[in-house]
Amino acid sequence: MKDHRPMRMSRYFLPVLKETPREAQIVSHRLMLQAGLIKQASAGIYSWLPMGYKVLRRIEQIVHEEQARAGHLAMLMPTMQSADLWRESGRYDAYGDEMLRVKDRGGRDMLFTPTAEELVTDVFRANVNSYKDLPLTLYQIQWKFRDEVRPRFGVMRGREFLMKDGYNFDLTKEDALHAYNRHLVTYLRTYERMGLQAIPMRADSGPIGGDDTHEFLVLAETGESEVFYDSQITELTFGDREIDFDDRAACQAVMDEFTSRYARTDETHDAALFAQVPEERRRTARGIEVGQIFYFGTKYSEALGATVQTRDGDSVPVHMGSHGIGVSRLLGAIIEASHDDKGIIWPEGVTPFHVGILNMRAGDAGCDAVCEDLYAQFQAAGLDPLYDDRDERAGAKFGTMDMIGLPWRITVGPRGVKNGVVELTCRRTGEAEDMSVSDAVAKIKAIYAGI
RNA sequence: CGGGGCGUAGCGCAGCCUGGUAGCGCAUCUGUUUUGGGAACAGAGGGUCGUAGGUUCGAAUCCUAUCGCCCCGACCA
Repeated sequence: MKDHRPMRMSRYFLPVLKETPREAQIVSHRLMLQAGLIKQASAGIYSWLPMGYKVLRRIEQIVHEEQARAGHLAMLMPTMQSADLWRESGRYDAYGDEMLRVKDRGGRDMLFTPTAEELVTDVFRANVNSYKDLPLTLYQIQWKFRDEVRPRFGVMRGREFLMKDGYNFDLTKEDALHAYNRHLVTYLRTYERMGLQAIPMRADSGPIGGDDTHEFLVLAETGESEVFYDSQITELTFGDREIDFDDRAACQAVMDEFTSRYARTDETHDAALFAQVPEERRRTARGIEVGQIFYFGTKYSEALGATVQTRDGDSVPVHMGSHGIGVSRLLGAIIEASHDDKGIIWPEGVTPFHVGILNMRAGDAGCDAVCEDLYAQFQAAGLDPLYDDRDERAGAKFGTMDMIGLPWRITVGPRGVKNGVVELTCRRTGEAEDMSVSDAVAKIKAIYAGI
């Protein structure tokens, strides 16, 4: 988080709303508006205000780090595409009104990217001709647009959304299924680092096409999908295990482990199969989809002529899959899964600031000095504090800090300063403890050392 | 895309039925007093009432059109 610098709230732009915005129906949307993370620009389209943008970048960073770990290569493709490639794949007419179509000044058909199979396949076919260049996985994190009939739930179902979309190119189906497994592993790690439990569930392939596909769902009461699962699945965690992404058996083992229990959405639910799960382990709940992986074989490589030469000199279409993570949607999902009646509770992995420093008496020489000291020490430790130095009432400051949901808060008041202590409070549990400045700094450093 | 609702100050709302030159709370600015869970008092600024037509002596209010946003459903990452 080297791009982050400590910040004084008096100089920050944090338009916290005291009243509930009228349009927000679900808790994550309401809290994102109230905490000053986003501002609606148009139906399903949002501006990301400084603190919301910070969380968005943090989520992107985690996605990038986990993709890099698996050897997947980041790139960036355009938001505006020519219709030509989509005519070549046959999807221009198939896609429907969700695709935003426009004409440029020359009358040429253009579209705002809803997904990039065609673009990435075009990059591939122009540059890769030999089996020796495989396997290859390219991905991007880019804004997409789908002209939803009825956008709602804030960033959970916007029209414009930030998405990680990755594409694997492999010589054989077996190779491509290894890529599929590899993605499952990276996704499990990614979500866990964000403080989420996302369960892979067998899914429908929809307009992308293909047979093998899993969706990743975060359990939340406000989820859009009804889900059915074996309670054993929620006991699985990825943890610190080291995975060699070139080890097919290891990746397959993770796939088997995380998909062997019954876990399906209402789209693919099979009541007869579900009935075989012991009754005490059957669960019905709601979930938010935060990612999906597909293997679709040669659908696009055949249509677009993405072929490679084999060792025998044959020309064969490559086996492909695509893999998505709803980056902007994840903010909503995280908040749905982590909040209380006072506001957001950010997991340490994605929090916009590591710790809040709350000066109870701005202007008091003793309090100011202790706050400045904390601020400097966190900065020196590479941590990113938010210092509430405003001349506000205590209640207003506590209210703001609770609303924006920083996981740790240090309260500095005249009473404590006199006794040489500050108060460290955990946002999630509300537990508070008085301790010296150096102990508070050490404790925060220790908490973030493992994240 | 079917059904419904709403556009009045930065935010949340009243006023509209029964036309008469716009109001409340919060927020903002000034001052004083306050100060460990969203302070009190005094004062101040801020709105061509979504837009365009029409009716009328006069329209936030009535009529027509149009744009935008929201909700339910169908659809979907």
